[in-house]
Amino acid sequence: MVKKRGYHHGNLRAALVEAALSLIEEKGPTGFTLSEAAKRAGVTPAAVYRHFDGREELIAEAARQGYEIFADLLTFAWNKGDLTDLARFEAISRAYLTFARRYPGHYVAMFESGIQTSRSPELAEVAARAMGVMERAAEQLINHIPASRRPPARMFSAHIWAMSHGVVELFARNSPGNASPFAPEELLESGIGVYLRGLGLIDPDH
Amino acid sequence: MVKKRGYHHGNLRAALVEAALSLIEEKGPTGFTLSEAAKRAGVTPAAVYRHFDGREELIAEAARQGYEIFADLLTFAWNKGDLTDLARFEAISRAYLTFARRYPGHYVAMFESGIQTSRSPELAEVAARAMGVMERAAEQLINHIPASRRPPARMFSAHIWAMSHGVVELFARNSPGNASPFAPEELLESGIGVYLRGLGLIDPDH
DNA sequence: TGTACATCAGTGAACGCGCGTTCACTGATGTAC
DNA sequence: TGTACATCAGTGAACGCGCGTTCACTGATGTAC
Repeated sequence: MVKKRGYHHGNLRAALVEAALSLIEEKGPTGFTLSEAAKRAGVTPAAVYRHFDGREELIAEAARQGYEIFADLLTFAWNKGDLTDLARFEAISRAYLTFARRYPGHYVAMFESGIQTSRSPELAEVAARAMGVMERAAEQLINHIPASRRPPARMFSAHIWAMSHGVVELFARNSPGNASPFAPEELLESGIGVYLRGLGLIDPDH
Repeated sequence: MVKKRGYHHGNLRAALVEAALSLIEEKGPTGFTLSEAAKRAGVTPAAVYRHFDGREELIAEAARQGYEIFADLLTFAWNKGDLTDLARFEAISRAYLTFARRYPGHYVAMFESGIQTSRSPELAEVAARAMGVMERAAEQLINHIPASRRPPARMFSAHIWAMSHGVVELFARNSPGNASPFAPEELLESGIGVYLRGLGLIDPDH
């Protein structure tokens, strides 16, 4: 279904998603309304129903696109250059924060809007794809640890995800932690560094 | 219906906060409305204005009480028994998750409702008190590390906070990560364990 | 003690507002012939 | 080619709803004497 320019609005569906994203970014998931998104796209609220079943589906589409971009960014970081497994893993961690910073509307739609990834097969699938990249990176890196003291790969990636998400939520926004004297990037990189040292993946003398 | 019959309702202020908390817990910060909270307390919406300036102030009070309980729980964990600094620190980490689990309404009001701790001096003060407990615990524990390779205490506590918050948000709720095969407690304890090992605070052979 | 009065927590009606959603319609665009 | 018609994206009015907030009021409780 390729949309052609010049038919009435031309590309309303995309314009609505964009308007929704900028609204979510500015006012949080609570501040988003279908009517306001329609207004920003220069269109009547009723027009939205030509492209989406309603308010929720518009947010879900924003989240879906977010997971897609997210998965692509992580994959790109993972495939980049001729690096060690460790360096590639660290590139992925950095990509996480980069994504949250560059696509704040998507990030909020994905993680703070209350939409469930299980609400549609497409959403579940693309979310699983993104998680899959992180888990594969974790699995590959973890093989450098002797099997006897190696944690499950999914646990490893859950730890990294939790710390990354925590840093984004607490220190990269107007949250209780925003008084911290450390930049989010610094915080995340050092935190993951300590963690990887704890697993024996980084030389303790570094 | 065992209602305290004091002066009219008797204890409306507390009843409103309780109603707000249960609403936030059930429907998220978005689902909370002043009218519905009043209804649950068995009272007209207008009655709310005898006790609060409006909707926002009611949420702020819920958050304030949350920080108070939070600070008390952390302090209690910190003062408990005759433990090593390490064991006390781990008790505090566990208390974090316990708080999030036992007081989900408070937790959401504090961290997901969008209220700023800077909105009132009382709120800022009690939030600072809670953070202070965590930072003091971090400072004390970190003194076991040789000064040359010791990270700043506030960075240390920020890392722990971020991982704790991340685990709560991603794995202790209906979030994208809820498909994880690990219990939040297990995830947090193991994650912090690895991290502390990375700092040399736990013997690597353990 | 009883009575008169003051206090003030909660009522009930009303408000203006923006929300999501519906519906019959319009008119620009695409297409068959 | 031009024309007639079908398609369908977006309009504009309307809806019922619940929201937060205001206001004059009521009537139970507290208190002074």
